[in-house]
Amino acid sequence: MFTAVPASPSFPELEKAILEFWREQRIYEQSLSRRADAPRFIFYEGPPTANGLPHPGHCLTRAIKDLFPRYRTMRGFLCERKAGWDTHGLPVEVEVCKELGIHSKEEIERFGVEPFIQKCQQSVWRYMQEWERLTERIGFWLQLDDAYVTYHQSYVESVWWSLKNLFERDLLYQGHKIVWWWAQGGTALSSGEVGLGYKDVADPSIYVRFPLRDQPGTSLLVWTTTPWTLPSNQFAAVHPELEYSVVHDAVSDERLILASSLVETVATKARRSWTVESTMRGSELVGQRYRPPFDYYYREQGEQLSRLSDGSGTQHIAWRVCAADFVTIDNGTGVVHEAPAFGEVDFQLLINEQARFLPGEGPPLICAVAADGTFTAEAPDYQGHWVKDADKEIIRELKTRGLLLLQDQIVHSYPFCWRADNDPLIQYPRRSWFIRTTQFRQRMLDNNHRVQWLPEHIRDGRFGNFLESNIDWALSRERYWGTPLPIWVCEETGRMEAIGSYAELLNKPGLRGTEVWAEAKTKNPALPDDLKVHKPYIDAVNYDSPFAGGARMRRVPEVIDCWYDSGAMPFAQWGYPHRNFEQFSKLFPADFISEALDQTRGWFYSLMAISTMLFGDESRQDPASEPRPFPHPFGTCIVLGLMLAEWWESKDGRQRFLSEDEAKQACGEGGVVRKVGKMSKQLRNYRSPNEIFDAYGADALRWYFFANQAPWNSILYSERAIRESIPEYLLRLWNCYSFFLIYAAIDGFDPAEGHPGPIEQLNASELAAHPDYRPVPQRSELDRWILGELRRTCRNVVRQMDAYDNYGACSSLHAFVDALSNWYVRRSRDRFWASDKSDRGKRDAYWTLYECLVTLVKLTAPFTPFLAESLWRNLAGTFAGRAQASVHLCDYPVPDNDGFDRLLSERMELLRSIASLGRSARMDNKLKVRQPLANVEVILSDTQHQAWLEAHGELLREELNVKQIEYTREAEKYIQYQVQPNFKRLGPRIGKHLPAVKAALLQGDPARFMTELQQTGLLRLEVAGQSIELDREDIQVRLEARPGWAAAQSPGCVVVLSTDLTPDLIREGIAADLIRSIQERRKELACRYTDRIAVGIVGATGELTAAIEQFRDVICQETLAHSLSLAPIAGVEGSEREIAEQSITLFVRNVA
RNA sequence: GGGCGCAUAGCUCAGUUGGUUAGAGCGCGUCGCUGAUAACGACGAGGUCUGAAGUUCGAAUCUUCAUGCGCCCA
Repeated sequence: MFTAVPASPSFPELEKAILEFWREQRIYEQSLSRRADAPRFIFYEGPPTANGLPHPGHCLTRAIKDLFPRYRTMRGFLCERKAGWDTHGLPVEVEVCKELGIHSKEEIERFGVEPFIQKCQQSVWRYMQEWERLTERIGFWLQLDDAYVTYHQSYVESVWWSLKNLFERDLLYQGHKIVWWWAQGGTALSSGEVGLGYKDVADPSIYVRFPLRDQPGTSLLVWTTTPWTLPSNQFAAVHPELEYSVVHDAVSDERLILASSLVETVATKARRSWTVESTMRGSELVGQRYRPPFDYYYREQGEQLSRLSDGSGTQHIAWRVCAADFVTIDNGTGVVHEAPAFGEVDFQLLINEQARFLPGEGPPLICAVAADGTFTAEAPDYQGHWVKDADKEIIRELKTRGLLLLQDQIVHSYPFCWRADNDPLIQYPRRSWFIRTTQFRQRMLDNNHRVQWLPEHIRDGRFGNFLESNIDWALSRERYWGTPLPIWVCEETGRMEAIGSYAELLNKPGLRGTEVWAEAKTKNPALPDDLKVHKPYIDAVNYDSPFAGGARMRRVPEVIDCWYDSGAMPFAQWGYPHRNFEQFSKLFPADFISEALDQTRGWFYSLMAISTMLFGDESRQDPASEPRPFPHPFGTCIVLGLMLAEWWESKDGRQRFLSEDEAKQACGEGGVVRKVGKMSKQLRNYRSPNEIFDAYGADALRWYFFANQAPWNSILYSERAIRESIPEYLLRLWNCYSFFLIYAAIDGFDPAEGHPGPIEQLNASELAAHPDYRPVPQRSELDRWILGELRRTCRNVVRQMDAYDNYGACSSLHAFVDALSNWYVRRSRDRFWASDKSDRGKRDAYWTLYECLVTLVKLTAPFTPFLAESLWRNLAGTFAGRAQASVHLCDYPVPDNDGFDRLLSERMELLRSIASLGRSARMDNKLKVRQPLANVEVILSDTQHQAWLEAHGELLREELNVKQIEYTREAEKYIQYQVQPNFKRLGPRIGKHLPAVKAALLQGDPARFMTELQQTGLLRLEVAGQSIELDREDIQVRLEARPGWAAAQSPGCVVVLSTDLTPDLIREGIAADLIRSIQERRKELACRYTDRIAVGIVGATGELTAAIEQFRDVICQETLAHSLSLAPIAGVEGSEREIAEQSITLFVRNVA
């Protein structure tokens, strides 16, 4: 038998019990072992960092990452889900620094790199428990106890292997990278950190003359806000497509060159009046040589000619005009001063210039500034001066030398160090290691082209564009807590080699330095062994150089970008190729990954770049990096939208609330403003996921995520909307279930009793073995219909989920629950309530509803795993061990094309719409549904289903509470027709004559059209001198009720009510009213469903008395009354009621 | 500044290859139903489909431009 359940359950409570059940029975493990030999569905977990608290956005990623693996497992695939943790990187160091109260690298070194990285290692697990709790609580089945961890030795060694592979293919090189540099702290800042420190400041804005070498008296006019970069000037840049002017200044008798569109602005600012002498395109200026403001480098290199790489001759290496697309006319002069050392695009310009010359002969990078932000001896006039302080001196010097046209100030936002907000950042070149990803640009594009991106536009849009504009990956970081770059340099020759594993290192000749780790471990045996491949221990390890006798090989100091770590996870999670060679081959590439949009240039890129370089090079023979067919390392990627917070503020913005009610209580109705925006830890504008779980449960949250929008749209983390998924879906499903249980208990329906078995999945063919289970074709229309809808839902959901369309699948499920609840159950109530337990129709109804429920539970299991499990355990539990213990061990319902009767589905839909119109007509005429009516007329524009409707009138009669339904053909009395063209059909055929046809049809006599059509099957129209023939399909007939009838209409159907009430009908209505009143009283008295009662009525007169007498049997039957008298019942409290405009006293006694 | 995306009812969102009364849920209002009841049904109000121009017999849908917002990158 089934267990009784409460009408309104606490979902959070129920979920906790399910979690317990899953843990105890190891359901996840069982779900895998069931599929041990099945084909794989491969999922990769993008590693989160456990050193920050999980927030609502992570709930979304974790929910989506659970949904598809769960679904595929039920569909018969083996889907293992190995967890992973991203543990390296600057954020970890920053956390530790905060804890220690220090900032700079200097302070870290003073504190000691060794204790520092030990602290980092401990810090990465700070919020591990919260993450594990969230993961479990939201129902994300993930193999947490076998997680990959990016700082583990085996992981680091995999990364080393891959870097060695790249190094040996000459894909790793050293170069310069322009970084945002905190000179005082001696460190580069990540873009995130730079973003934290923007301030509005006033900087100098100066216009400087760069005199042309070959045109005395003419200068380029250059604008800059960083005078201190002028000593390091190397080029001037113009936009090749822009127009430039040569202007003459009559006062100074000089000529200046600047962008034409800026002449007026600059002249006004400088209070000069200029006349334009000639104009030219920027491209015509390219190659002109000029004299830079400072000659520190120009002295030596100004006349240097070098050979061009295209063999076309020689050119001066610097101090000439170059073309650059990044030049704009938004401000300045359209001529840009280039000091490549101090800007990323400027540096790129230098790289491009270098490439124009033969290797080694191009312009070198010049930089007159030291890493501490002061000038070097190369600019002796300013040596030792802090660059920003030197601005004034430089401006003075320019003025003295007559190079300064105009000095001004500009207020703009400029980044400062977020840890020392008086220290401005500067852009500065640092030696850095790069990966030649640009060599693989086309391969990555090919690879990308094969990936199924959801949404699709990511492929050619955001991600594709990013690949198109690929630049070499700046890999190294001058930090402490990260995977050490495994390159050892010969101290004598500078030659290098890469090391692929710790063992390889240990085998090197003349090895020294491992004792540093050994001693640390002796001193503190608790140190994790993984630390030995980290700084500073690894730095101490050195060995004999193979390149120079007596020299040592020492490691470079850098660690690597932690994005490389995460992108290496497809192989590094297995320690490949040092370990698990087979495992990797089986589990590469992934079928499915998912993260949010912000990972496009993060994880998605690092995965694809590394995979393409290692496993996408068809010239490779190496068995460990054998080329694989694209796409890899992932086939499908769902790119999730960002999650936004919703909160309320008082009008003055001072008070902040997380719910509208709270806000209104505190500030009054009108004093509240709704806000939608980014989630912010500082604003605390969102509720913690735990509060949501406790209040509404994980299924409510999951359903909200899956069912409310396509996953790539940005999603609002709205408490109200999450709460609403309960009544919208969860509770409706629960209601169908609890309805079934109530009646099954009353009638003792138990599918397990007498079932001969075997039974495991509770699917139709297994249930059919029960002798009481009738073949579906023998059951009633309603049963056949809902089972048809069920089959259709299975088919749709499977089709949608195979296409990763969770949103569509949820709509299908929602529609089915609606059909089940609002039509099948409602229209079957009488059958369930029937007193004859062996009634065939009643038994069929049980079997039908039971089958619907168990199938629906399986369908919804990946979406709402807790609710599904709870229902399954009860519905299948009656088979006591014969059926699967968990719904998640079941097979997903198979699409069955035969079981769906399209015609029946269409007809039922029409019937439901007629019912709906009938109710609507009743409402308009204030005729309560309880009042029976004599008859309704139904007029259909399309009569093809009419015969069927006539034959199945019972449902409609009940639903509308009428005695008779008539389908009228000659309906002119009630309605008029409107004939319109079928636009979709006629459009392609008659094109621009359509408006004329439409007019002709609307103006003509619809009745005549209908007759003509019925007689000849065709309709002839004269339009624009042409004869046009229309058949039945070419037109649409609309119906309209004539005024004066109690009618409701849709375009194809009109329902007209008979409003005449006979005394019989009125008395029947009164009886129905009385029944409802007695039922209400039963409920107040807490009668059980089957309790018998005695009823007494006092105060009834006239029609009411007549109604009671006439319908005495019906009343007793419906209310389970064994007696009904017109007198009070002794010892029972009377209850005042209003029936048929009479006040009566109702006495009800439970006599069970 | 560049790239990508989004803009439809008070709110959250659907809207198939362009087809002529633009939908759903919630909220609001009115009414109903009442042994599934924290459920359910009906009706109503609420839309210049961000704006402009174009293509077309026909545009929420296609094109161009503009505006606003978001993300990423500068």
